[in-house]
Amino acid sequence: MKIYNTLINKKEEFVPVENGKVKMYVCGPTVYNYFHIGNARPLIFFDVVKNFFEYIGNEVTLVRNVTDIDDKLINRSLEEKIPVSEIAEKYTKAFFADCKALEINPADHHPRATEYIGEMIELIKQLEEKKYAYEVNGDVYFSVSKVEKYGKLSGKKLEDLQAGARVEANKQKKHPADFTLWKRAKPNEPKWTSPWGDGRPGWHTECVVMSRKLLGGTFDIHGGGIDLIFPHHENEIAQAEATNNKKLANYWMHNGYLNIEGEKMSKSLNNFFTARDILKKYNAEAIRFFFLSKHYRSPIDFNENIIKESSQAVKNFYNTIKNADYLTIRNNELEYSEIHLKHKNNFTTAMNDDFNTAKAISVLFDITKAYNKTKDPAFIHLLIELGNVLGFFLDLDVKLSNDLSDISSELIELFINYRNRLKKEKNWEMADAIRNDLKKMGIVLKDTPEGTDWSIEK
RNA sequence: GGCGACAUCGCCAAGUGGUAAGGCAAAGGUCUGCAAAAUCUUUAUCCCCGGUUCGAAUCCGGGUGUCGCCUCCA
Repeated sequence: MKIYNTLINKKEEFVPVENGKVKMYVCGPTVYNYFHIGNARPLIFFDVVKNFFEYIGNEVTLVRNVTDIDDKLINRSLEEKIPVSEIAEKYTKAFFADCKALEINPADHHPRATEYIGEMIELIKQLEEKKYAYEVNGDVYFSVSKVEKYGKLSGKKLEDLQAGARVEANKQKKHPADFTLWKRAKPNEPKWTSPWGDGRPGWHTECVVMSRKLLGGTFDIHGGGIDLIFPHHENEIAQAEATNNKKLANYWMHNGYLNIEGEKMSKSLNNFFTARDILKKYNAEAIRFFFLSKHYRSPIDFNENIIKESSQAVKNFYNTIKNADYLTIRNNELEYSEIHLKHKNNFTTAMNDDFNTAKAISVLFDITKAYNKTKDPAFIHLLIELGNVLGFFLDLDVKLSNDLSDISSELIELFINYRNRLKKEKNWEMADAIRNDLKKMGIVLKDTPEGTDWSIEK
């Protein structure tokens, strides 16, 4: 298995710290708003990473933190005029609800920053003792100049950072790139007591503390969006290595950005979409297909057209699964023969190469085609098995059953019976009218040699 | 100013030295009252110029274009 490691900017063979176990930490949401469609990318991608590691026989521990104290929450609290703790509660709930709607598996741990304040203070104290941190008027900063290789993840040099056009005008700092470890509380802001006075921890400290606590000194994979490389992950490394002289993580994986019709998503451009907005129009699998059809490190462009195409592609998988009558063949004992194993191997080979999900999906299409040609149900089993690894075709019991009350089902059957009589009388006009009207309600009829099938489509 | 990524059919996209996967869309055939589904068939020499090589979309150099990071951000 090869993984592209941001630390060395190339692919390398993945070797876990402990054989058969994979420990990963992915930076989760700051709960100050509903998360947007761009945030969905790392959620979906690392969901697949975890699935695949498990599929090939590893025990995986995934940590996805929740940042529930931060300037952004404080600002939001002022806007919505409710306490910070309620903002956090509201959007944490929304986060989990939206993840569920997107069919993203929960992580193994969802630590919240506010539950680890004590440990963060301990870490900052350690940094202070080792002279990596200094306090000015109740604020504590990390001194980046003390770190020999500061910038090794992002490939930045301190000189270059200083030469940058936009330098923070904070005269308290010894170096412009020094970052906040502890921030003094202003009146009415949430606060915790510390050796430096009342305040709150800086964002970069929480991930170090929580990953260390839940995953140990050096864990396998640290993931997140490409924009977190600098300064967030760089600063995590600086703190972690300053305190225990161990690598924080061996592999750093970063997903590319999502753009909206070629432009960065932002509220000012009025092209800001929350995941829940998109979910109103398109289903979770269409969104998942959209993301996974492109390599995770590349930037991806979101627009109405492309999500429709994804939606259609997923629908075509379901056509095959429905035609195969999956729910009745699912428990059949079937063995894979050479041809099935060849497809399976193509799939794992693609995934083993730095999670080439686009290629893996193409294997799913190959299998679909093979089924349609041969009607061999083992292909359907394989399709579902591999699809599940990518997070497709989950909860088929629900998705494949026509979820209506019995009476409604009977009514539809009634319409179908009348329509069949009209068809016998060759009254095509009326027969088509019934089909069209039902379609408008989302009920789709399909005439087959065995009779008329119907299904609910969104 | 510094650092980096990307440019493949109408759209999306895989491919990292051996002669262009796949999806969506489109067109035509089979099937069908029609439609849907399925199935068969058709559609590119890889931004430009130069170089390395027996051989390059793939490596090197130079252009052009798009985007990102350097500030909170997935």
